[in-house]
Amino acid sequence: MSTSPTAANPFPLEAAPRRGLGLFLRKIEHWTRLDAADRAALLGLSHSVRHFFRHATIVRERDRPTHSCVLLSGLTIRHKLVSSGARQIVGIQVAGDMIDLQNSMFEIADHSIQTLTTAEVALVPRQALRDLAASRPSVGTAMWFDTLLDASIAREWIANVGRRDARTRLAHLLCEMAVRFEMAGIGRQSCYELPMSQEQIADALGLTSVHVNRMLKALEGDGLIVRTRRSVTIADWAQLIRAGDFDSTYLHLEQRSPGSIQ
Amino acid sequence: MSTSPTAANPFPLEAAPRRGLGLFLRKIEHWTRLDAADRAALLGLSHSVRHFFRHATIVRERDRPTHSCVLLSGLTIRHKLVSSGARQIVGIQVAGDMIDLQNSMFEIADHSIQTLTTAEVALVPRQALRDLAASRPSVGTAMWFDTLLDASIAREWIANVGRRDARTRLAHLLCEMAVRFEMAGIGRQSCYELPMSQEQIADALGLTSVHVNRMLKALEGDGLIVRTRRSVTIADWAQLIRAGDFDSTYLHLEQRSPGSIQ
DNA sequence: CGCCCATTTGACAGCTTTCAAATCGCGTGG
DNA sequence: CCACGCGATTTGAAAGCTGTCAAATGGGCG
Repeated sequence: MSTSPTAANPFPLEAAPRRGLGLFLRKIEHWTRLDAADRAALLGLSHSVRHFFRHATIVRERDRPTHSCVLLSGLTIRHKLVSSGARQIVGIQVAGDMIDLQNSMFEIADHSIQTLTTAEVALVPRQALRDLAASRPSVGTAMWFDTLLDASIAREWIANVGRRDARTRLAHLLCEMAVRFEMAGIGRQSCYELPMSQEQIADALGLTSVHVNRMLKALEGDGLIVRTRRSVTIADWAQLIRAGDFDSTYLHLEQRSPGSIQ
Repeated sequence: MSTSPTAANPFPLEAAPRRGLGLFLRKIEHWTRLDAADRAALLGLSHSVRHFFRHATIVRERDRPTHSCVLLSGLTIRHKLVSSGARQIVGIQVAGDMIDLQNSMFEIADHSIQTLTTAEVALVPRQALRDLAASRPSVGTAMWFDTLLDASIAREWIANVGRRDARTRLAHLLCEMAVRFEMAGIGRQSCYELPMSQEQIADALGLTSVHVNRMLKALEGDGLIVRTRRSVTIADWAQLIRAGDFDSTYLHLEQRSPGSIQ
């Protein structure tokens, strides 16, 4: 994995995969500075690890969650249902992401969380997380940053669904997942497994599965990607980025500036 | 203003408008408990107040902001541009909201912020805010909650734009603004001023202004709202809520549970 | 009174959905 | 090893919601 941008790999990231909550630590240390005690407190957070099957529901809308979860491996989605019965996926989480901070801090879950693949999840009691934020403010700030990033991605999704046509939306999603997988240290950027059915992709993009199918074929026909089952190979990064109107600013890959956080 | 739900006013909130940063304090105390020292520290935050004209740009995408802002009065929007030149409004802020926490914590702004009306803004130096979060963890947690709410609203918008038809989207926005104005203590819920042109509403909903016009007329024709210039009177709350598939769970109006936060 | 911008209206085009039906992929069982 | 079954993917044709383009109308301000 290279550490400087190239045409083939415009969004490199140092490789430093870790186990357990360390994945989450690695992620938040990208923007915030933590000292040894902070790290120890985070890694020492009491938690239990639970395994979920594919398509399992981790949190259901309107639940009153008692734990916050960190995704250790696998892929999950957040989704909402609207009255017509249609479903909208409002976010995708990869290993190292907090998957229901959103829900666990408030009383009532405003969306559901499901696994796309088998997944390992670290369950942290709500109160333990809040206590940690209180006792180690730097960690609290770091988790806050994580929430800010989540919100930033959500805003980009609003723009994606609201103002881009189907082909562009799809290309944008493919770019985002490539970069996020790379950030999380899963798979290479130019070729990755996207364990989503076309119907799930459609639910993430506000389209129908039929149309997603057509657009996937269009992107493939234009030589931007190559598909074999559910693995995606990006054949032409520059073109796909252009096709997807993709600008990674919203992912805030920028390194923390020296001294930006105590 | 009543304090218990009624058919005409399903989302009451105790009235306690305050001046300056107190508005923000009032908002975040809805979910988190702050002690006197916390409050004093927040209210004592060094800041300057700046006035903006209508349609002024407060933060521009790709800026490197040096301050975080709290909106003291007026209305602002966040928006993004896509390559086709179209604009998507990804959020609306009312008095008491932090309007560019999102931008100011990261290095590079991922969206722009503009005023819809003349607006008063409290500018807080980035570092002061971070120092506050470090020295008063409860305040840090409270601001984190604010970000979580913002993210929750963004997710609802994704669902709104992605999976609801034009009429429903519009009704949903009208419901949301009614509740948020009421939460913020601005105007009554059943009748409020929405200082947005139909083009701006369109940009918020991922529609065209022409179609927004048609849908506004449809809602009015069906007797759900009455319009006079840009003020909206909700003639039939129950029906509008149904038409907009509106469920206020995502606004997390639930009061903090006793002892939920130290 | 007149200009300018926002709103309104109508006709038409187009992107996406809908509805089926056919095909494919793959795990299961014979 | 091959047949079967079931869900996912593909494909085609037609309908529909929303967008586009233009022109008319309306309202506020100088």
